[in-house]
Amino acid sequence: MPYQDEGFGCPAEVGLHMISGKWKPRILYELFQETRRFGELRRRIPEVSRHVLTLQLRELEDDGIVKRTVFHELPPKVEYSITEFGRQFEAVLEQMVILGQQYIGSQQDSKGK
Amino acid sequence: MPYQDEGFGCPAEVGLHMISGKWKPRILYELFQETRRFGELRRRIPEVSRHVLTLQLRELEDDGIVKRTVFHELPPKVEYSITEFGRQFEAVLEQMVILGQQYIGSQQDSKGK
DNA sequence: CAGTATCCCAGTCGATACTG
DNA sequence: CAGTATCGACTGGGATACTG
Repeated sequence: MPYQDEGFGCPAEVGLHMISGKWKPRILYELFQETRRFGELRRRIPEVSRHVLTLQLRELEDDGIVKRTVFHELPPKVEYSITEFGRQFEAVLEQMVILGQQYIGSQQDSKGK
Repeated sequence: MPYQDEGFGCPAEVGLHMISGKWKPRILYELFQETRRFGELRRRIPEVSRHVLTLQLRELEDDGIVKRTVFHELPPKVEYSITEFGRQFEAVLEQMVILGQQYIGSQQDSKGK
């Protein structure tokens, strides 16, 4: 009887959807450590373009996972931090890292024969 | 220093990728309960087409999460079961359900004003 | 019963250029 | 510094029809 919310087939999808974005896990990894400025994120994740980084951050913000703080100074300064809600994703993502590494390990075993 | 495996920005993506598919959480929810035949899955998840169900099951199989057993009878019979590796995703997905429901709850609160 | 083969569309992501 | 605007490529998934 759960498993029927809006356009989603099951509630797990809702949670999954919030962190599904090519750079979201990587961004969250940074923000779990500490609050970062936009430019810092760019330097730490050089592979992502400004455009896409902005998009992913906006989605995370809209979903209540990340908080965006604008300082009206010159030059402009914007800080991104993890919210209390967002912090709850830390454990799941860590578990995902473990499962991902197990998978990678098993792939390499079967290759090395 | 982890965070640099193959085409993935971070190892969590590898784990995430394995269960990212529109119907995978829903399929896994079924298989966590017990082994199911293809037709059973179709009846229990009527929204997904045969085509896509097949695709998602194949991907889960390729990633070692699901085991496919073919019985060479007439009429044909195919059973899908969760592997030991796949079983490890149960806890994370349950956590995702909780987070998804929290999100849904908070959205409805802010709507109801 | 349990698939495969085709075709197509919508959403993501990347590259590039411009701006308060 | 931290964005926005625009365009184009790729891909995951849906609809439909056919098959061992």
